[in-house]
Amino acid sequence: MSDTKQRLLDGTLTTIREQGIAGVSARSIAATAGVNQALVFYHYGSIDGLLVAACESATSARVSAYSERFAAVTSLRELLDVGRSLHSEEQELGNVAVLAQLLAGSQHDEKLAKATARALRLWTGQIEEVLGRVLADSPFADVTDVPGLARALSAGFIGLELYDGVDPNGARRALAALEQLAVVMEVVDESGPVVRRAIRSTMKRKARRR
Amino acid sequence: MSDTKQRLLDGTLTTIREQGIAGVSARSIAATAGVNQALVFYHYGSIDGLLVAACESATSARVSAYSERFAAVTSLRELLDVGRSLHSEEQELGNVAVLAQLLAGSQHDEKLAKATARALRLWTGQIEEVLGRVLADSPFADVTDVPGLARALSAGFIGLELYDGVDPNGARRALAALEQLAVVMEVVDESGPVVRRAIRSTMKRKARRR
DNA sequence: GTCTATAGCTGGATAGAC
DNA sequence: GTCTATCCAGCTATAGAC
Repeated sequence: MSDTKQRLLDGTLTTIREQGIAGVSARSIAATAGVNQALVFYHYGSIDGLLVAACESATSARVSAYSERFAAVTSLRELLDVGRSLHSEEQELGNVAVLAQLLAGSQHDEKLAKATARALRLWTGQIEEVLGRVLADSPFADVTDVPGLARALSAGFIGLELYDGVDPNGARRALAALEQLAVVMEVVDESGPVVRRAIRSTMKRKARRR
Repeated sequence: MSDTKQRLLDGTLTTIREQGIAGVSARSIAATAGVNQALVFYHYGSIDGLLVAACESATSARVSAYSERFAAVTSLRELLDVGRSLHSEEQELGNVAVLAQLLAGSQHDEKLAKATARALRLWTGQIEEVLGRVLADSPFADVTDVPGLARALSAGFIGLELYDGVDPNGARRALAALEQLAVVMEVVDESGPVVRRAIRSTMKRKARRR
């Protein structure tokens, strides 16, 4: 990967972070990257092509940075801890913000949509693997669609990031509330046989009613 | 409210829906509204001013459309039902998509940020009121920050809407997984004294450990 | 691979006729 | 209040020199 191509990739992410998807243009990116504007088209064909490449490059690096930490998780409690630090680290780096902007842009850009879908699948794939392992013999195992939950978590983080941009206090509070709920899950997860049996039977009754 | 001003408001929402925040311009909106481009500036001063006004007008109408339905809710189960239909109706109308795009644009636009924050507060205010009522004497009452949860729900719906744009099947699955979790909450909520006491004491133990 | 230059278009915003 | 006309900035994309 030549220096210029890499600078363009980095410049793209910085520009998205600092100006949002609406502030993206060949000129704004090139200026951030310290590179001639025409080189966007020489190297990536179009703005869209550059966005697609940047989306790809940004995600794969970050996801693989977490693979070992995810692999070491053996309980819901540990998963919560890793999730917490993942969230704060990625938020700090502005990666969630970038993903949110790319996702907003993807709503009306087919090619970009495919790229962000791939990027999100990298994240959800990781989460899915851990969740499946951790919930394997919990009371949630029967009633939880693990891939679905992984996707909900990813979408939730992105929504929270956007919310954070207009109401930081509210977002902090929302996150805290979710953690409380997660603790409830943890409690059920670690519950003894009495609680377990009670919950299981109520779930069955509900399933019949539906 | 003059006809032209209203047409501009409607045109703005349609344009955001169909072209995203990056596709918004005085010309694109005016074309959609069937109105002269210069009138954007005559009536609203700037694009930003129009976006702010549109954000306001779109939300207040929709929120008040739900106030009676929310007021009638008396249980978590009923709240889930209303939430489900709210989500599908607003999604159908494209209102969530508009809010998501406005929120993405708000990340780098202070005035718009204030407007969307107000809009979201209208939603969360409603949800908060109902949640507080419904969870009042559930086992969740002690451990749940209701305003925080209301914000998390709003952010979650927005995240899901964006996710839906790039992976509709994944989004459907994510929503289903969340509903399953909600059912678990419902079960705990309706649980008998044994389960209740077990959960409460474990929660306390956890609280001490932290 | 990188640069300059430029064509051709779309953008926000305003002036001034009606 | 609404329209035309227009300024000028910024945009994508390409041609062609180096």
